[in-house]
Amino acid sequence: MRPLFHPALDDVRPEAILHALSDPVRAAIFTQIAGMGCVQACSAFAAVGDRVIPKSSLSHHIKVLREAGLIRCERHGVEMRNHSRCSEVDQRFPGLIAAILNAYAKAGA
Amino acid sequence: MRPLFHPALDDVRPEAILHALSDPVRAAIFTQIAGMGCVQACSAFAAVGDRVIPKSSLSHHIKVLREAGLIRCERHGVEMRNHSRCSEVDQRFPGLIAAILNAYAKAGA
DNA sequence: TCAATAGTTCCGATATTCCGAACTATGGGA
DNA sequence: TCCCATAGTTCGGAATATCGGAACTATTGA
Repeated sequence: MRPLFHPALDDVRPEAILHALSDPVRAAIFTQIAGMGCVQACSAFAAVGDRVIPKSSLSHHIKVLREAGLIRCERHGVEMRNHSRCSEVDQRFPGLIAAILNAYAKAGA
Repeated sequence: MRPLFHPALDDVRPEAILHALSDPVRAAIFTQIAGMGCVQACSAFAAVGDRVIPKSSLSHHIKVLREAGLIRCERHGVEMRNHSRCSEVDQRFPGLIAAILNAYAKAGA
């Protein structure tokens, strides 16, 4: 299986990050990956709130987050493990992710 | 002419802000409205960088920014004046707009 | 009233998103 | 080794959103 594409930190674009997190479902997924601290398999997001997310849509959402540079995905056996790249991205765009996650938390995403 | 819709501060949604600013053209327009401090007519954005923006597209972009709660638009005579709502939005989502504009500035939007 | 300026609306072409169905990759038995 | 179950990806078509030219509306000044 070909390795998944992850942008280098210098290639991460603000518009990609904003686009990725402008979808409440993706924002919720990313909040969980970033906030839990621990690595999450995609199957952990089969539902967001009470909304069921089809596998194909979920796969697409994870891909958008990955290509935006927000998460890193590695296959471990049969499952994919998703790590946040928060600390990297925060170096390049200080405060950006925190402000976005705070905004969603306050608005009650 | 019917008055333009502006969301109340409490109705401003993070996803709308991120979506509005995930387009580099809109981000550039908003940077100019927010950063110049002074009010700008739409015609000030007939071009962004060296890219010409058609009037209809420009009108659409301004509408997206307005409906996201980022700007306030008022007709003054024959032209429309666009004010930023930065300070309001910053009360509701502290640091969000600053972090986004900093990110674009750093990436060289 | 007419012309000029500033924006808006309409609408067709293009691009994106969504999701079910089929497919691929990996690991664990028997 | 072969088969099955699990986890995720890809394909493809329907629904939706975006872009921009042309026509339209609103306002001011002559």
